[in-house]
Amino acid sequence: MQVTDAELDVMRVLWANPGVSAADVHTALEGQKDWSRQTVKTLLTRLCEKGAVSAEADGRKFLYTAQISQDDYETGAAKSFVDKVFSGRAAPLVAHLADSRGLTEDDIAELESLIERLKS
Amino acid sequence: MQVTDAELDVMRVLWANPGVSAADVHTALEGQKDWSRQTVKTLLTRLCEKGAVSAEADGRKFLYTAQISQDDYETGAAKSFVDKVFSGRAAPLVAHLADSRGLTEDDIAELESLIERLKS
DNA sequence: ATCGATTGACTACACTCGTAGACGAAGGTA
DNA sequence: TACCTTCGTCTACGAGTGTAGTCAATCGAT
Repeated sequence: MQVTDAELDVMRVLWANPGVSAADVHTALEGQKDWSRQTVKTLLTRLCEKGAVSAEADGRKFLYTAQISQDDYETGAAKSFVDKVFSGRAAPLVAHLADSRGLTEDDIAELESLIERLKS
Repeated sequence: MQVTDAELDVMRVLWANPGVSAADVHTALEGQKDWSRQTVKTLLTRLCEKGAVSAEADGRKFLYTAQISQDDYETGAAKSFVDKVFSGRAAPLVAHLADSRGLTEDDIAELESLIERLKS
């Protein structure tokens, strides 16, 4: 049950605004994604088929809601990414992020307290 | 210039053994991937087309070598993953890994010393 | 010289993904 | 009532992916 890149953008809208119509999603993505109404609709339909989103009839339209929480999605994505690329080892991943200057001062501080917490 | 999942398995073999033939790659993946000889060959060809791998003629066969280092690949993959899913923020990613029990004692220790290093 | 094994080249095919058009029903408006 | 707008459904299409068959050349062994 893979959520693709384009679908992820739709999911983000649904996480931020549960129970919105296809048109709402389309509007929310304006300026960010130059997608037609149909493209958004197709992505929503596919997400429904995958079970990642549910649709509830509201008059003659549908209101869509994410069925997978952002948190669960992120956890799953992080896990499969680390499994795929780093054979499940997290430390090398962080090392790479550090190398590529992906870590700010704040990140480092955040990680530090996170590590503290993990040690207990 | 995307390296797909199946291609990544091939890359791993090439990173571990530079300058091997298609048959060698196929052998190396036995027991791990139930791929036909042709499948491996196709993946190698596609990787060559993408520039991720180079082929050097050796008699009537080719010896393949990765052109992208594992390190570079991992750095790039980590960066685009974090950008895609976590809007570039690394700390939440680590937090998720911790939550899903993806971190062993060793990982945590490793991260700790990594953080120490990063602070300076 | 012949024949089987090895290897590359070309081709294929179903499925996914990104993107979207066409068409029809329903609801509001003149 | 005759339209136009809105929204859903169905359909499509090219690129990419996973997986592999077929064919032909070559090389080593008989």
